[in-house]
Amino acid sequence: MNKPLIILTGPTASGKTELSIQLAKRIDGEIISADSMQVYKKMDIGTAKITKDEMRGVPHHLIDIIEPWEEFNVAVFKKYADNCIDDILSRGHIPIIAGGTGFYINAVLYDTKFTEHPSDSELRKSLFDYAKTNGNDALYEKLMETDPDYALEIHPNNIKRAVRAIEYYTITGEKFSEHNNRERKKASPYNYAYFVLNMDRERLYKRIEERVDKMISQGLYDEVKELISLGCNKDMTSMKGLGYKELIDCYLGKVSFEEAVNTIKQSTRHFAKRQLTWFKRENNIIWLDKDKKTDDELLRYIICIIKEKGIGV
RNA sequence: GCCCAGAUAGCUCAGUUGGUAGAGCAAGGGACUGAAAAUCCCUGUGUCGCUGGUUCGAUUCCGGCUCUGGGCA
Repeated sequence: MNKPLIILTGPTASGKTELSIQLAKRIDGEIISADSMQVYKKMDIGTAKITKDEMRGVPHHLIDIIEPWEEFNVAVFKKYADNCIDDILSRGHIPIIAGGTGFYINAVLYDTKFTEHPSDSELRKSLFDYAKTNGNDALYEKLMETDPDYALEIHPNNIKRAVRAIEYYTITGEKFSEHNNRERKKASPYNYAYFVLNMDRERLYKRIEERVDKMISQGLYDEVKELISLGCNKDMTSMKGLGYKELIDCYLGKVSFEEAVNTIKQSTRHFAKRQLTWFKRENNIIWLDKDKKTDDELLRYIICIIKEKGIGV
């Protein structure tokens, strides 16, 4: 029998945190956060991190696990998450993945195998420089020579992907496209139910704007200034988070406070859209329509489905 | 009240020497396997303010009207 796993996600500001708590309480679950920003300590307001009180006794994992200046990525997440799942199951509880980073969810759900090789930052830098001085097309040509299959999959302007593919080949000797094809074919080792919250777009956007305003009134700018005083800067992955990068620009005098706030709202809307695109493409998604059902009704629906699937009964 | 400048895509504006129009942003769609809150791609029909006139033909020229700026009283 495959291991049970519940996934509860949705675009930012769709209300997944609250619903995940209710679900965990009902089925004796523990929550694994799949959120690329909530992993960082000291970043509470801007990531809408759940508070101790809000957890209401439900164990949460992979929140506040590293410092903002430390490196983090999918491969690290995957390793931690796997351990968490085993722990939770050994305690006789049900693992619930909650969080909006589809890429992370995918890695766990399909048990993506990441190589042990760490990334080569020097190689990356030299490849980026190469693109900068010779043009994106020149880098693309390089990729065409090492891995034409992958080159055809991406756009020549997507230098981040091109760099990664060349790096992968250089480090492992295997083509990136081969790795991807192998991993994509895999079926999930879990007996899972994958729920995605959604609601009317306009309503979602309104909630996003309200949430950004709330973050500002809660002191997001002070949080950002504190991070800056600790040495955080825009090159760090953590500081690429929504709300952080814009307010750093404001701090540096590049934009006004008002402009920064508007940009945060805007970028968050774009982000929500990208999240939805990701989920739409996923297989076996069970959509939860917040326009048509109350949280109580959704909860009953979720429980009905996981019983049907034999998860946690 | 008079003078001047505007009125074109959701917004800011460009343009048509008269043959019914196009950029940026917004918005929508998509990709994604070690930065993913990242990165990248695709998508532009709108009574060209209203109304007369000139013209084969007006959003474009002319008149009137309405509205919005700015100036003078």
